[in-house]
Amino acid sequence: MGNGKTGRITVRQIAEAAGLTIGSVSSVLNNKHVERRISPATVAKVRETAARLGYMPNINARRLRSGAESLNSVTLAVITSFEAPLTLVNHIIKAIRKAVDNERKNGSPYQFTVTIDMFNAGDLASVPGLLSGSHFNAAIITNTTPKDDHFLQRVQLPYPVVLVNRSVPGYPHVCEATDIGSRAADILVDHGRRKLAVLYGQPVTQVTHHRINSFMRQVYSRLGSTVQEIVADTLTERTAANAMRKCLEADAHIDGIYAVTDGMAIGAYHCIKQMGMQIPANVAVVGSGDYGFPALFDPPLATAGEDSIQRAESAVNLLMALIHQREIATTEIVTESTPQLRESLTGTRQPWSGFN
Amino acid sequence: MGNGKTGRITVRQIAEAAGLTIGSVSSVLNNKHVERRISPATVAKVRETAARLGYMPNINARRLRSGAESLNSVTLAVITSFEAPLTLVNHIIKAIRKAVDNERKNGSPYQFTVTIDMFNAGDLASVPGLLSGSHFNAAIITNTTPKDDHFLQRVQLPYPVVLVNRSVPGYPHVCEATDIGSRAADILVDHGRRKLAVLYGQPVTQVTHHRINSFMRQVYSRLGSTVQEIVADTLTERTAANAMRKCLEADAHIDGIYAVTDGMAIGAYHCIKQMGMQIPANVAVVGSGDYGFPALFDPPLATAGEDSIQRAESAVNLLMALIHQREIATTEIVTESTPQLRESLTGTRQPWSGFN
DNA sequence: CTGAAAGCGCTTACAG
DNA sequence: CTGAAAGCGCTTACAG
Repeated sequence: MGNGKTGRITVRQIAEAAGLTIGSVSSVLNNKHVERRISPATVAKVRETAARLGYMPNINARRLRSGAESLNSVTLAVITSFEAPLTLVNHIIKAIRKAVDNERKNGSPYQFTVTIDMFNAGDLASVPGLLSGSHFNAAIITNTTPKDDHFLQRVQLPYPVVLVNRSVPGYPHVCEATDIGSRAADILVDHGRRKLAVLYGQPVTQVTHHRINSFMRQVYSRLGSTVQEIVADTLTERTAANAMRKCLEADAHIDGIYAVTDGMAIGAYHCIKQMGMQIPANVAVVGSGDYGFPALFDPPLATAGEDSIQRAESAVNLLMALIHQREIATTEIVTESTPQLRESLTGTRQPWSGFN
Repeated sequence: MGNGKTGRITVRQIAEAAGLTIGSVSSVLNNKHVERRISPATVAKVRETAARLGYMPNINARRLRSGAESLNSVTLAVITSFEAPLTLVNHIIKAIRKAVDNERKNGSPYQFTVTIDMFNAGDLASVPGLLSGSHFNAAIITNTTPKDDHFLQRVQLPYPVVLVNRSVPGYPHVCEATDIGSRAADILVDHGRRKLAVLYGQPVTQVTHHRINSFMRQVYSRLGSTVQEIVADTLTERTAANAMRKCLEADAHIDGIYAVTDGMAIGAYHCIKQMGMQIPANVAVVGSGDYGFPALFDPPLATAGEDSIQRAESAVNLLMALIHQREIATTEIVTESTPQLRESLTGTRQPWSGFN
């Protein structure tokens, strides 16, 4: 079986095996046998042969052939590293869905298809169709590692691309401010914390690098002291909790922590509570608000600023503008946000503040 | 501009507008102008014309033409309601990624593409290609409403499909046990709770219906008493918190709650704490463990059983088996799980129990 | 350096 | 009831 090249069965091979023409085969396969008045015997033979040979239609050929629909079709890819939490990706998918609904309401001629491509951290280059543009018409790329960023810088992608929370020369992008970390430092210091630590996981991405650095710089500038670095092996909550525990067991004097991602913050919360300490009485915790959902935390997590949802929407809007070749004020967007002083820092309960 | 049917520009139209052949246009558009030794003037003209006309390549045609790759390509769709939390979808996507990696390692000839299709609750029928099979080769469908389930029952989809947590005659599916709710009832009653409530959101899906019903039946069977129903307007955490508040303000005697989804449980936690009550001292909470991530909760959430990840993996494995026409023991899988007695029920702290 | 042509796999009029 | 043929948009040998 097979066509000699890949083993994939085609309608032509079914037709040959069944002693029919491809037109009849196709009609049966599309359940058009009634209107085409195909004989029951032929229908049965086609179905049996297709099943026996393990026929799987070529979607690209089908869509190409189905005229108008095919012409309208635009494929958007969301490309993310497999290791990263899917929270940000969820925001992007929801933002796409929203934008696509808008397009339809405004009479856009396009029919959008959304695909998800995940790559192993550092292996962005392996995403099918990335260089050739043969798999999608436009892409949002996020959660890349420095190696991936470097790869992007060397190549040029032949379709509209928007990076989220990554800045690479030549690519439109939507990023948070690079001094988010310094705001975390400010609010911790302003609330009387003096022995500060930063909790982050590996690998350190571009955005976490900025968070960490601006935090450390600002702490030094405000207090003249250095920051203890607590480094988790991976980006998971579990390793964050483990790293925290090791640190707190060795040095109980830390009174304020900046957890550079909300995943890290969950680990920190878990560990601090398990060790019988109080947030913020013993240790204040400030996060980055990247999950966009403070109600997950008890006490509600103070953040250096929350803009994940806004960032996702900006990125999608920018991509749509690029696709439609609309006038664009800037292709380098920085989302703004202000620190959220919640109970994990202030100790003051704010009723019903957990939902945004 | 346009081809007169949909307005979509093709290489042919670029060629006409630029006074060239489509071969030259295609070569430039694919950055093959160096090896094809196209003159710089032609390159510039093609690029200018393509940009001016707003050319967007037809991905289906591209993939079809790119021979071998196209032949191998299999498109998997994850189809979910827009309203549902994306947590379960995340598990499915991760499970697909895992399965696809395995396929590759085992020398599968297929190259998989994953698409996400979201529909408004009740409007599954509007998913492009759902009936014709023109958009994907196989699908996992989840988070459907009863209306969607009814629609599925009336039609027949011409490709392999696996439903997750929905049972519709004629479709392979992977579901949790239908008596999960009774286990929640058992552990609450076993821990001395007598005034029980169930918290759920709308719309009530097939699986939540079973959770609610088996909970209420079992409570009646164990205690002879009825269950107070707390109904949130939607499936969001916020409306869950609001519904909880209204209920607790009216009747402070409830001492045990079954939150049928983890989203509902987050809302319940938030409300209970905001009202100054203790979990479980005043109110015990039991969830369904559908987020698959108890570390999100403080105190750790007791559940009637956790199997979201396992369910996602079973569903993907079943779909892969259907695609490959492997021998299948059963197409109706029920995932098993046992209740997790955590602090939100027992009040007993179990160190480092939050991560699974 | 460029043009004319074949053909990817499929569906659908159309002719019998 | 069935067969032969056109053609979706694209890429890529091939001939000049």
